[in-house]
Amino acid sequence: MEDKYPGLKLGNQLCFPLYACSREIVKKYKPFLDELDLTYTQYITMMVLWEKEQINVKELGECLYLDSGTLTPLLKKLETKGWVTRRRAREDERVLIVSLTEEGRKLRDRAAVVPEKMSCCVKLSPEEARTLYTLLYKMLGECC
Amino acid sequence: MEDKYPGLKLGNQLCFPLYACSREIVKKYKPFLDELDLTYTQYITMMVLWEKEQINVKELGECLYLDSGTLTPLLKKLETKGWVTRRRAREDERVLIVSLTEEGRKLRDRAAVVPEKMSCCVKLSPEEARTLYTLLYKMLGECC
DNA sequence: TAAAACAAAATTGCACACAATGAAATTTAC
DNA sequence: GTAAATTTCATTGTGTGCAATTTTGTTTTA
Repeated sequence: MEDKYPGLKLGNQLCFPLYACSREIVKKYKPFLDELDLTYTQYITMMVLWEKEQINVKELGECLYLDSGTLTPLLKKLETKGWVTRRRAREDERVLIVSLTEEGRKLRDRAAVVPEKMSCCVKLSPEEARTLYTLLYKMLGECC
Repeated sequence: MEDKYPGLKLGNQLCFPLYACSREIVKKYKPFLDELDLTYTQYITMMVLWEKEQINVKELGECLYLDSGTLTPLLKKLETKGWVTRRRAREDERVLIVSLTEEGRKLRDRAAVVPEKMSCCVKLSPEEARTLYTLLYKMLGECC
């Protein structure tokens, strides 16, 4: 009776610790990101822009595994804060190009401490972290 | 210039693939859970109840890493669907006890196929899956 | 070349998550 | 014995996520 459906036990799920862990880590980021007036999703969006300077919504969505339903309002907020600009591509008016502003670039310097601060809260060895990283990207690449 | 802050590159983050992977897998569940009229969060809640038959909100929140702000409306929905009942504990009126109904128990039989169906979409070897599972619980336990 | 097909964002609606606050019951400290 | 602190759940407000649809623009095709 107890184990009629072992696959339905929370402790036998791979997805559940993934889901819980993801949320717990994002929560850990909050105090550091609050200081920058960024949410986690806004943070990873800025991360893409710090690397690429400008990108369109479609490509950004592919980078972050997010769609326009999430990105459109988020990018408007980042625009309001003055960190990005949004404009249509001249050669194809359907495409919206998001660009980093000078203010957005400055934010990067302030954000530089976040990864260090976070690193002390991940208690895995460098090797374990690398293994985890590899397995996650394997799942992300092959299954999703 | 390019690598002024390597810690701020998306590709150097451990959190990002965790976050993306979690959402992608939950998305994979959707078609199967739709057939049961369950969301993913409702599904893991029912999973706890299928194991324990009854539990109070506080303990449920500890199991799932969720708080009452998420659970209260979710449990009301599960009650509306007829799968759980909600009542206060007589010995301590602050405590709300959630119990599985007969209908909720029946749902378990229909849900039994979900883990099988999902397993074909995780492309990790059993050993890799076990490693991932262990590392995730290590993070969840020690860091969060 | 006009209509149909396609593509990219935006919009809408629903369901979380979660911080912050509130309300009610219980426990603790004096 | 009661005021203060604590505990438990509910409520509120903000910000995602995402499916489905709409709008606008571009490309293809008959």
